[in-house]
Amino acid sequence: MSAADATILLVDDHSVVREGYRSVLQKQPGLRVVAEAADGAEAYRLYKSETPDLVIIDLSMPGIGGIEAVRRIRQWDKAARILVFTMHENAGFAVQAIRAGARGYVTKTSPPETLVRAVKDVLAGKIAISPDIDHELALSRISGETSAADVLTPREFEVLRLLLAENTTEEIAETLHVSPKTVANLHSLIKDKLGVASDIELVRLALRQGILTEVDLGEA
Amino acid sequence: MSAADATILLVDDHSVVREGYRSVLQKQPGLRVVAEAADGAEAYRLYKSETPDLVIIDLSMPGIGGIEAVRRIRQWDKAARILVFTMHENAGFAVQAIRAGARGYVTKTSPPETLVRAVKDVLAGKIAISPDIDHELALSRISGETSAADVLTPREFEVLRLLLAENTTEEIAETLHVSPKTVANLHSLIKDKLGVASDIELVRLALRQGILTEVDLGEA
DNA sequence: ACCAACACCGGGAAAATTTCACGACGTTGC
DNA sequence: GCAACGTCGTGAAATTTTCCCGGTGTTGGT
Repeated sequence: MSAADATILLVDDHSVVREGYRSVLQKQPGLRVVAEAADGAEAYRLYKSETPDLVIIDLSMPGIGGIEAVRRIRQWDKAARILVFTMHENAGFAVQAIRAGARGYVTKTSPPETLVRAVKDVLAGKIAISPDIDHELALSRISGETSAADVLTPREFEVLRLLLAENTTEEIAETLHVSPKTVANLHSLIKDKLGVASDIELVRLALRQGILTEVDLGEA
Repeated sequence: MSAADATILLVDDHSVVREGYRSVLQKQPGLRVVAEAADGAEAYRLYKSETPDLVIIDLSMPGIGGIEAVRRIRQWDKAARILVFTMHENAGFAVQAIRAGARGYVTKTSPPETLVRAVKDVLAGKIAISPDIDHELALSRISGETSAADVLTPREFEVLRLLLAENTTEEIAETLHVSPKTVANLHSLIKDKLGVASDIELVRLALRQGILTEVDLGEA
């Protein structure tokens, strides 16, 4: 490893998965994994102490999610290069991630070459999106349906995600370090923006748009 | 690698994740990954042709899911040793997987040692379950989830169905020829009986129990 | 540099709702 | 007969939702 190697921070709550990234990336010359984090808060801390050239981050993680972590890192360093690598094959998430400041969005079903390609593209200053998501985005452009991701701000989307994860207003306020009042206000605003009157409709809409998937549901 | 190595089939739809397993397992003497599959059907085919000593399989995959794959493999070979390795930290899935014939259930949040331990245990003929799921199982044993159809009176169940069909309190009152107040009272009582605090949890529970199915959701 | 637009945070107060306590009525089953 | 329960509803308190407001910080255009 030379001094000119690009440094990378890996963020994923599954340690064996991090091992996978590491294994794939280490085969590439010029790349060096310098740190790993298992959740968003830790990622933020490590970014500040290590200031790596690139962050590769998952979305669904305990505590603050990946989107929120992206937002915070970019707030701290506007030049941060962040590549989202996630299981969610969903245009909405991609839109939100890019809006929050990510420079790339690659799904975990992609072959390793796609990840490597995206890493290099992002390091070169380009925006990298995996082909399946490109396709999804094209489709949603065609159908013209206004999705949650389109009308919600990153913060609102994050609150929505936490609401769907069956947290209470107080727990969410705690997680995001804001007052419960703010969460309640956002909850109300979200419903307004999405044009639903009740929480029940809200969940149904989230299911239709793939923000909440059936596998997230909990015990059978 | 000696002829006495235990042979392993890896099944996961994320290639980079398979790379992670492989990397962790290859550090262990006596273990050899001989095949990889990206979905349930391929796993079944490969099992029949390779008859490995152990299968490590994910649950959420395209096509036939992991549970179904477990069932088929066990149907073909009653002695098959299958270890489920998944992101779902969920007692219900674990129960289903074990019932389908899996000999182990480990979550992806577990450290690599736990996976390695489980692999050895299953190869030794034991049943291996990661600590977090053990805990979940203990909890769910204590407070089993109340089945909606069980504890609700017919009238309450009917109101629940109408609530899920995204009707307002007033519309339901109209439909049932009762006062909106009664519907509101029942709504509250239903949540109480089912042990949920919010409407969001209510919908989730209904989905889990099949009262509301995803096909009811309306247009995409 | 300036301004407009917007995201974000939360207080205050009105409006709506949820929840609780309490009856009333009818049916069922012992 | 009567105890238990489902059903329906009222009133009042408790809580939540909603709306309106001001403040801050950032972004983008002129």
